[in-house]
Amino acid sequence: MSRVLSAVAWPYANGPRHIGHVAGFGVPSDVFSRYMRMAGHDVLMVSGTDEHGTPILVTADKEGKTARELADESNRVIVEDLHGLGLSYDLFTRTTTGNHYRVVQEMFRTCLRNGYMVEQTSLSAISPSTGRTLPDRYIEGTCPICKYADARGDQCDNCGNQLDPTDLVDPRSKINGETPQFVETQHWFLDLPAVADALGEWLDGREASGTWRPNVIKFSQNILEEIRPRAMTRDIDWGIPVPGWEDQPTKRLYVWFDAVIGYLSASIEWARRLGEPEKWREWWTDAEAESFYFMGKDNIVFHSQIWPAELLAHNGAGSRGGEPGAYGVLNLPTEVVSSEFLTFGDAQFSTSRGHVIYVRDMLERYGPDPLRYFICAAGPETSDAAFTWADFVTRNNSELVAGWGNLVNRTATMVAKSFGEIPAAGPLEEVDEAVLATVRGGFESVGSLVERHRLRAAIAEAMRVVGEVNKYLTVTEPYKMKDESQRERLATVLHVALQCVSDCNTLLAPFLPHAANKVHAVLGGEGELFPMPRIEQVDELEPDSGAGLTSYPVITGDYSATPRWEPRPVVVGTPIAKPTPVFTKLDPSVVEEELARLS
RNA sequence: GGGGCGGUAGCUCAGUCGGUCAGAGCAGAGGACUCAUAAUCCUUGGGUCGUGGGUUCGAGCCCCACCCGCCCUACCA
Repeated sequence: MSRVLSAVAWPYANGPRHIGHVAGFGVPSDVFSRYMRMAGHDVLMVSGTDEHGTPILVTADKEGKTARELADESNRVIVEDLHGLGLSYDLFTRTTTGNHYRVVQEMFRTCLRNGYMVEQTSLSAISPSTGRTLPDRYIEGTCPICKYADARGDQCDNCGNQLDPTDLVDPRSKINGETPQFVETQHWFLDLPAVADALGEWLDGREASGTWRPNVIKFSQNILEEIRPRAMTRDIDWGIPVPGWEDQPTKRLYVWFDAVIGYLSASIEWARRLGEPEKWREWWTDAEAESFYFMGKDNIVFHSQIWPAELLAHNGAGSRGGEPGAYGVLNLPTEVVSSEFLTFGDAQFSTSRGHVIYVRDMLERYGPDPLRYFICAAGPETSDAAFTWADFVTRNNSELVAGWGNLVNRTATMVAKSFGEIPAAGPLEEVDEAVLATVRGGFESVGSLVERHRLRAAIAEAMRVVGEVNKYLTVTEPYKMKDESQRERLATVLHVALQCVSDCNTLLAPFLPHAANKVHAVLGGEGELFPMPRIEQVDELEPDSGAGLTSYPVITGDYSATPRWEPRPVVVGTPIAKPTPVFTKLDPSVVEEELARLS
């Protein structure tokens, strides 16, 4: 039994999330967390919505809302979507809470005191009308090299040369077309070179563990070579105030400085709401505790460089030395688990072009588990993977429905017809022992794959076991045992089959928790065997410290009753009624319907 | 431009230390069966493992070059 922190990437609150997002961080982290709880670990799974930064301001302006309003709306939608998917967060909160503000400011002060925050002046683009920092991404102009008219501030798409926004001829804001001003501005920079050696050591150690995906560790080591100080403040009026710069309300902490601290602040908030305000330390300052960070590949740099750098600076563990702050020596990530991208057909998801599938729509039309199944079985685990509606329907119909759902259905139907309850088994034959051993073996084989974040292989292995049980029924032919003289053998086979179905259901529960509870009911069980998260409206803990929240929805849950990752004997005599199908077969026409929605 | 990943049967992909590694699932074909959401079970198909070199007794797996696709390139979350 060990402490496991599941640190799940924070969805950005500038609109609803599409299925590519939850394929990257959501489903993989939940499968892992559910499994680890079943395996007996003490899991703390935290996340929340990331609500600061320029894009929210831009979107809010465009939609005629305040940033606060947009963040509130997006937060609610995202909370509902993630809850609908059954993601079992201990706490899913947000970055505009007073608790988060205070933790971030404490982190900043400690990094500053330890000497890892250095003040520098740099030339940066400002939007004259708002006074806000204009990120390079939002600046366009004519390329000074090839004269391409729509070069970006960071690079010319036409000639490929790297640019600085100040190089552009006739620069203009992509947001409103105005000409940006380039002004000298002061900011706090995180002295990344001062922690570079410590980062390198940490990464080498992680590489030696052999657990990280090769591309993640390589990429992380590569970006270490060109490490430079990085600004942690911005000229912006939406964000966390900079300690010591209270007299400069237009300067705030950079969104990424605060967002990654969310893992810590959410853990603290969870402990406070639990009434045991120090309990978070068990996951953060105990050297034995492990932490797993889940995200899409675009976030690797923030989790393998920026966040560990902040932790090292806070711990006083860089070349400038220092003392840990009030939180003590905080653990660096055990593993950065990054997914690649889920593409939609042969192109990336694109909200602006309408080339997108929202989580909400998916849940409404098909429910959570078919999507969870698809993501686990065919998701972007180690390379980009394509979602197509045709593939989705095929996976659902031929694997979920025909493979697993049908096994549940045929077994329960036979038991209901012949006995009406779970029969006692007579003497076991070799074929019975064999199938039971196969299913028992699944706990080891599936479990070790999930532990290594190999969900595609894990769910395939679970489905292979399901296939073995289907084969068992074909071989033993219980449906032919109509004579009274075969009654005992019939009872034995159906008992064994039911036991296998029950255990397969346990094997599949981390992947398909909703279905697992339905199957549990089909097998005569009551209530929710596999605990599900709930949405709860909570009061802001520190209304005076944050961004004006008074109450907000969180995802939380009590997962203490999670069943163990092991076979669980079925109870003889449990009534079994004729079942209704657990999974729904999809008509192939949904492919056409869905494609038609896009246009 | 720099860095990374990938290019294996019609489709989606496995292939850890180089030597039963040429595989799985789906689709297709044939057969069996009928308890089940026309589900299930069995059999089957042969793809010069992107291209061209090289190392080796032996290479999808190592090296070099090239072609193609994708991602990242840091104040875009």
